[in-house]
Amino acid sequence: MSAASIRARVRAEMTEEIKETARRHLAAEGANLSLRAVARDLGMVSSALYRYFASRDDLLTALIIDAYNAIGVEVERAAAAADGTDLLGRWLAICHSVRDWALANRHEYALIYGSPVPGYRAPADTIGPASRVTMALGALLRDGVASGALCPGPDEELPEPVRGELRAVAADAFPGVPAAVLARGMTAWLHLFGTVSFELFGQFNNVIEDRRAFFDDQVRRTGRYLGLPADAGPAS
Amino acid sequence: MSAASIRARVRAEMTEEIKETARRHLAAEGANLSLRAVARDLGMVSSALYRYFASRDDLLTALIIDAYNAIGVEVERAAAAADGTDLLGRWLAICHSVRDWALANRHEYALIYGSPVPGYRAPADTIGPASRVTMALGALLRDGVASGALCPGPDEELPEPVRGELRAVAADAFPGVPAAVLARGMTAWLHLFGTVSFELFGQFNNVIEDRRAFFDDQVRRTGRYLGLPADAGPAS
DNA sequence: TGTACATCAGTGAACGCGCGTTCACTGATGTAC
DNA sequence: TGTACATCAGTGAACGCGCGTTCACTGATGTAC
Repeated sequence: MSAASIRARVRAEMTEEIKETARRHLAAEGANLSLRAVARDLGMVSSALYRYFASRDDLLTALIIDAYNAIGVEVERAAAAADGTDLLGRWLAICHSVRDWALANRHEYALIYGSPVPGYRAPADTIGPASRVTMALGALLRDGVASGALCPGPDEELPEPVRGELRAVAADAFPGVPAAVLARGMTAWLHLFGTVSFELFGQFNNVIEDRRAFFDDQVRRTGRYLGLPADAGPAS
Repeated sequence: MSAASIRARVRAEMTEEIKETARRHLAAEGANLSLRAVARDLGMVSSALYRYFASRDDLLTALIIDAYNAIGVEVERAAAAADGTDLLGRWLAICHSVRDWALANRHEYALIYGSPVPGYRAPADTIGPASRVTMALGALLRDGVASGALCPGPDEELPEPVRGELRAVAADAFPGVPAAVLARGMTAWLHLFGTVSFELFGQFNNVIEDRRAFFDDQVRRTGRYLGLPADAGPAS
């Protein structure tokens, strides 16, 4: 290995170490991420971080992209591991993988799905990674439609502006999925993230205790609402 | 009016003025609310605020309570204004009032339904105001059950830990509502807030443009899922 | 293989700013006799 | 009705701390001949 590539590798490792420390700080302080505190933790002087990130916002952006990719990988893995013919099981696996990742990485979840960080504007690089979870859901809808399990209700159910927009979205990202099925999918998708967010953000405190069981029941409901066959799901 | 009560009234007005200024700052800076900036805006010295609020957290708490009450009032008004026999219409009215209030008061919405403010722990006084919206939904479920529109699926659908917990919740806050109906209601409720949060927090950017129409379609879906009669809803 | 030079990570001081909270104080407004 | 006193809103200085970012620098590591 050439000397140059050793240097590159050390640099990459240091970059990773900075991000890991920043993630830990995110957990302690929420999105009020402090460059100086991160540097302190690493035993460096704060200005040294500028060798790796041009600004605090750049570091935040890197964390956001990493978070989208991390949850994306998790969801893709869960979807791939599910029995190909058991669409409800796949839906449940996707949902639980979102929740599990969110619980294990609460502050990264808040970073990407919570209230926007004040003063921070996400650059375009975040769009790709952000769509991985959506794509996994899209594949499920596609397979459901292809297998005939998801029968599209008549398109007429959708009022016009919505139908047109959903058709455009489907054409972009979910080829072959009728607008009405996509609308149903978005209901399930919004419910999924609403539930995870409410659990994480404390809205279930003193109301729901067995949150995993509650969540499982809830997403089984939306799975049935979607039209996925209700039997043969794996035990919760 | 006695001199003392004049003083009390001036004090109440000043307190209100501080909160209003703080709300404006919330809009500009998110939850990073700065006492000094609020004082500056009011032409006061920062220490003067301590005559009105014992600390920054106290001011935040007051804003949170106000926000819960404000959205609660809005939802109660919308529910009361709806035709008593048109349950789907009432559901839609409730949903739109949540969304309208959230859009008009984005940062107060984020304060109560978004990621928790780092370092802030909500005191118990927030619980009462926080439940007003839930209560409006509970009343809808109760009326639906009483009118026979919401027929409870057999309780057996619910796995045990969930059924027990929902029964306890129903006994507390939704008397007469079977656990299975409550579970369905929570699906709709979680979807509602998930949808509003995603719209506000930017997840619909470049995806959905006519957001009101999309929202209306979505909550009509959950209204139908709840079992509310689909006809006679007011035009969107 | 050895030397001159370029690259680059990390330092340390500084700039200019922000913050929440405390404290002794002034002066106006209210209260009691 | 007038006067002595108490209450209370708001001041201004200070404490002790934090922050992001820039800049000239040192010294080690790598590169080219």
